[in-house]
Amino acid sequence: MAEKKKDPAQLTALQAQLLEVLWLRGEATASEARSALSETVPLAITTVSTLLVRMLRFGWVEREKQGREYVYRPVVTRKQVQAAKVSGLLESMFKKDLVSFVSHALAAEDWEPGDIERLNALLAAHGEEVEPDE
Amino acid sequence: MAEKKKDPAQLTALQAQLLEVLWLRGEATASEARSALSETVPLAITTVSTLLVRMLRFGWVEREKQGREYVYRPVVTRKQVQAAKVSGLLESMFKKDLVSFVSHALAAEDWEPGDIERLNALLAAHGEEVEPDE
DNA sequence: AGGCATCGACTACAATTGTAGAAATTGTTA
DNA sequence: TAACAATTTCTACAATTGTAGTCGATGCCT
Repeated sequence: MAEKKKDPAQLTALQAQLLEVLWLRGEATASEARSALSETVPLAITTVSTLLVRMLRFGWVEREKQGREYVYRPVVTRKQVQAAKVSGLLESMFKKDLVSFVSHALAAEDWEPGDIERLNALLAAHGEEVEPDE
Repeated sequence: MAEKKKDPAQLTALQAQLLEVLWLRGEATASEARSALSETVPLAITTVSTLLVRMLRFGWVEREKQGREYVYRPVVTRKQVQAAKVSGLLESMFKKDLVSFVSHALAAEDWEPGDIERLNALLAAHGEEVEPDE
C-alpha cells in the first residue's frame, strides 16, 4: 500500500533515473532495474531494492509479488513529475517569469532549428486555444 | 574563504530563498536576512546563521566582518543558479526535449497574452542570432 | 532431497539538511 | 569598566539520501 504520498517534485536525480526505467519498460524487478541502470549508475542490487522500497513508501511506485520477486510499476507518470518539477522551478527560482525561464532553456543547449520551429508552433497553438470568452 | 565551491544547481529551496534576499538587497547580515524571511519562513536567528555559514562553505556567499557582525554577499548570481537549474532539469527529466519543457511551462500557469507575445519575440530573436557561418 | 543462487528484510553508516539550544565572544552603554 | 545584549560558534538531533552488508527465506537444478 502506498503510504504517505509525497510530492513528486521532491524526487531526487537518482530516484528519477530509477523511475525512468520503470516508465520505459512499464515495470521491472529490482534486478532488471539494476541492469538497466548499470551502464550509467552501477549500484548493488540491495541498493536498488532499498531505493525502490523507499519510493514505494512515498507512493511513487507500487509492486506486486510475482513468484519469488516483486515487480515494480510506476504510480506517478513522467508527465506528472515533469509538471511538478517545472512548476516548482518556475515558482522558486523565476517568480513566474516565463520569458527568463525559456530564455535559459534556449541558452542551455545548442538547439536545432527544428526545435525552434516546433516551439513556434507550440506557441501559436497556445495562443489560439484561448477560450472564446462567451 | 570559499572552500569547496559546490555546483549551484544543488542549492535547496531554503537556500535559494536566502540567496534571494541577498540578491534583492545586495548584502545582508544574518538578522537582516532573518527579518526579510520572517513573513514566509520564520526561523531562529541561529538557524539563519547556520545556513549562511554552510552556504559560505559551499562558496555561494562571502562575508565581511562589519563591527560585531558579518555582512553576507552573494557570490553566485541569480542567473548562474537559474541556468544551472534549468540545464539540470532539461537534462535529467526532459532528455533535451525543449518542446515538452516549454509546454509544461506554458501549462503551469495562467499566463497573460503579453507573456506569450514576449516569448514569441524571444524566439524570433533567437532565430536570427544564428551566427552567419563564415 | 540437498545445495545453491536469489530475493527481500533488516540493519548500518556517513553526509546533508532543517532546525535550534547553549556557550563563547564582543560591541555598547550606563 | 562592568554588566548587558546581540552575534557568532559549537553542538545536537531527527530525517533523508546514497550506498551496501548480513541474514534468513525461497525457489530451482541435479
